[in-house]
Amino acid sequence: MNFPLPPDCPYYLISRASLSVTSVLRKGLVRTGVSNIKPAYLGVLLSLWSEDNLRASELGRRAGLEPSSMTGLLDRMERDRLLKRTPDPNDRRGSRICLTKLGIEAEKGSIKAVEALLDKVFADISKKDIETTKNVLRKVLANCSREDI
Amino acid sequence: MNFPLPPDCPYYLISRASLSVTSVLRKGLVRTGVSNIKPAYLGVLLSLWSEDNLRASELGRRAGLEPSSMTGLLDRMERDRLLKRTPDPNDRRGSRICLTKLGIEAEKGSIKAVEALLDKVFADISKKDIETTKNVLRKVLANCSREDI
DNA sequence: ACAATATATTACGTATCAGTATTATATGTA
DNA sequence: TACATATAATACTGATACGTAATATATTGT
Repeated sequence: MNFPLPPDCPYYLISRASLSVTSVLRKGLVRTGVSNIKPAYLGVLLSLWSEDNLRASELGRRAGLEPSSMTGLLDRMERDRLLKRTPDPNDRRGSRICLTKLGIEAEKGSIKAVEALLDKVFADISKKDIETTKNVLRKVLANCSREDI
Repeated sequence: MNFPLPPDCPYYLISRASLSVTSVLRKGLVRTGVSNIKPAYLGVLLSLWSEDNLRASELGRRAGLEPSSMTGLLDRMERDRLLKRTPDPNDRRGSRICLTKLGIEAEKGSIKAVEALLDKVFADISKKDIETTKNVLRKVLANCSREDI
């Protein structure tokens, strides 16, 4: 693969798309009045909405974040009153992450808002091309996880 | 679009792919001995290798970065001796960004290293699917830039 | 029971990028 | 020329996420 100038480079496109979509979500959530939910919170919230009371490390696995990244993220989410850490009686090494009432209620408004925003972000793109893109990105992630890279 | 759990969500895949590929590039460059070039530098370096002596704002446009993001980036690249700011005689508000000898020489090793790494990252993916993905991401970027989003 | 090992969490530093405000300089117009 | 507006660059702050290392607790093998 020859090394194309930025706008044709797949790495450039992936990084810019990530930043741009994040920016759209951040602004869109604020505009909808869901100002206490940042895009980075969504992975954790989605996991907790389907299953509460998980460990930080398990949440990190599901959201694709390193354990060391979880500390600050959970700090910010706890600061924003979306969840709280409670001691795990069975394993005193760690704690359990529980949604607060605010965190539970956040599901209603934010899912609709995020769905609407993602609809706009992926507007005028065929289902087939979106599926192809998802499969390519999954393969990229798998390639990046290979030992011999 | 219903809101899928992270591994099926296109936004999740885009953000994870961006972080993973960046990580592969960062580690790969260090492993190849190109330790003074960070992935974030590549957009600026690619522009300067094809045309030196640009303004910070013009470099930002070509690399897709906000002016405010350029300050810190150029600071780090100047600290790493890849470029230097020189006063613009025609416009004393700004400066011109010039590659140092080190920055010019960096082209040789790093382009080969990055090409090899991106080959691994996109291994076993058909040209056609990569083209589809690039077009989808271009459309996503265009959608994100719309006024009415 | 004790030592070795494994795991969970946190602390700290660094990199990256956006948003806002500020300052300095250019440029256009009355 | 004087003033208003536009532009370039930076400072500062905050958000996000990684890597390394330290610490605390569990688990396992002997």
